[in-house]
Amino acid sequence: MPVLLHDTMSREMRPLLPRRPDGVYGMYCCGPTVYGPAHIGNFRTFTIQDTLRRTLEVSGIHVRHVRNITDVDDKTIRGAQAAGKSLAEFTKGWTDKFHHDCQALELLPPQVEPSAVAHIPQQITMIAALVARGHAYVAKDGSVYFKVCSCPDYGKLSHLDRSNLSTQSTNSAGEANDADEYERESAADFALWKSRKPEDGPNFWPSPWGEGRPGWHIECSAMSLEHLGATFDLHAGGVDLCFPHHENEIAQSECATGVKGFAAHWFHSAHLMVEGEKMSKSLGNLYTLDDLKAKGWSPMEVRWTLLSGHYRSPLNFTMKGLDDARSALGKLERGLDNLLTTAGFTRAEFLPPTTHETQTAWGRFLPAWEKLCDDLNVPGAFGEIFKTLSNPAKDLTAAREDISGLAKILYALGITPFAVKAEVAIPANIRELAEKRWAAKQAKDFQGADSLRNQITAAGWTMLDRKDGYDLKPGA
RNA sequence: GGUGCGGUAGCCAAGUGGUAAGGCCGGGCUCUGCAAAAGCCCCAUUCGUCGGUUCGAUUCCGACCCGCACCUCCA
Repeated sequence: MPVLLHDTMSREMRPLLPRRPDGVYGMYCCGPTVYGPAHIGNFRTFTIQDTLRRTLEVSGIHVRHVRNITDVDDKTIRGAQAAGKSLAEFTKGWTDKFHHDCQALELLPPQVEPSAVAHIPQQITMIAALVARGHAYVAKDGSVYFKVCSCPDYGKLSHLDRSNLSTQSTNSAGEANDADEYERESAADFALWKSRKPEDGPNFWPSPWGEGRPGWHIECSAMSLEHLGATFDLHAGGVDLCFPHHENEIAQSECATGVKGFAAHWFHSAHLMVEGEKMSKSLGNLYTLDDLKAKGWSPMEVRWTLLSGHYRSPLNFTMKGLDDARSALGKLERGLDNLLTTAGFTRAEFLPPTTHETQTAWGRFLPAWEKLCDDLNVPGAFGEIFKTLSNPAKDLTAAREDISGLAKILYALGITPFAVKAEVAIPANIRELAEKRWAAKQAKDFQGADSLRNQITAAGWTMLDRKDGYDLKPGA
């Protein structure tokens, strides 16, 4: 069953199938700018991209996933200087942090993770090609700009009106867009190479146009060409990148290589809201994974929450949503436990699928898989999973088929049940009260047991009795 | 103003030309010394508003209202 996905450029639902003869599906995702910790909005996009990649893999497609690291731009340079570190040292730290968070969120590592700094020669080569072909010009200060009017179909991705663009010299805030705007022939033109400025410090590279550094947009064009070729299957990013970043990438790449059809499919995911408001530093709602961990949420609960809405709709991220996710994950685990019992398996035997051959059983989870294949409908798939789980499997054989299907679905979603919960240290005094209460209960001293329960509750803990013992958890 | 997305129960959120998935919360019951957990059951005559097409529309068409995003910092 092919995976169907909405394409931004054609605005159509299209099947995702490898175009290359070797069957490899090339997927390029705009990665993070490593000047600080990524926030959950960034991770919504990366989690959705990861889910698409996993879904393609389960459908039997061999994916080559490329996600770049932007390690040179205004923010990284400024950050490095503020931290008193070299650019490389500064971005290495934040890249490591990003990888750590990705791992916690079960994001599969891309096959290739190119760095912009490591691809400066390729960027220079591409800029030189653009200059040679008349698509770029060198300004007096040694900066190089892309000549938007030289690209007749500029705007085809975002469907923007070109005449409107060329007259626009201020942004929505009414500010001039660039200090060097007078260097440009047209306000719509954008920088390919930025000439060296004093504030860049030691961060400049030689080029045929003098010392400087690459513009932001050219990075992705050069890296996708290097690792996927002049045309490839899918390009992904957040909606905000649609214009101008992706539009510029198309123009640069197609004009530099002379090959039309840069990316066959454009995949954009909607933004994340927090508690009903746009995320911003001033509102103080720019959560990182660490912020949420500190509030007691597990990365898996965060992943579930990030996936709980369709990728093309804005998602309102709330603490209530995390709470819902926790309950839902618990329900999933209980349902899976039932299935494993019927199948005669232990939890340890529930493993992610190592191969994703389409002929292996889906059991009753085929409808859930069909949802996922239909424009990556994750909420729909969640619904189907729970609907199926609410009915017991008929027998051992049926349960085993179900488990095969569910394992593949959960792999595609990147949901790992039975994750080890964070062990909360129980204070000795609480432990002591609990022991006393348990003893009192065994002795049928219910008055004493109730009194001890009250003390435990007052101390901020909850004692949960089982037949053969008890559990303690923080909170009322 | 331009472009795009969306308005479905208390909250989150799928979906369909034939009479509304699922999750959370809430309510009831069972179990339980109590409490919790768990299990079972219940929980939208209705899908922003108004028209149109139709035997039938939440689903198609039109208008309108409202919300959101992007329009050269942004996942």
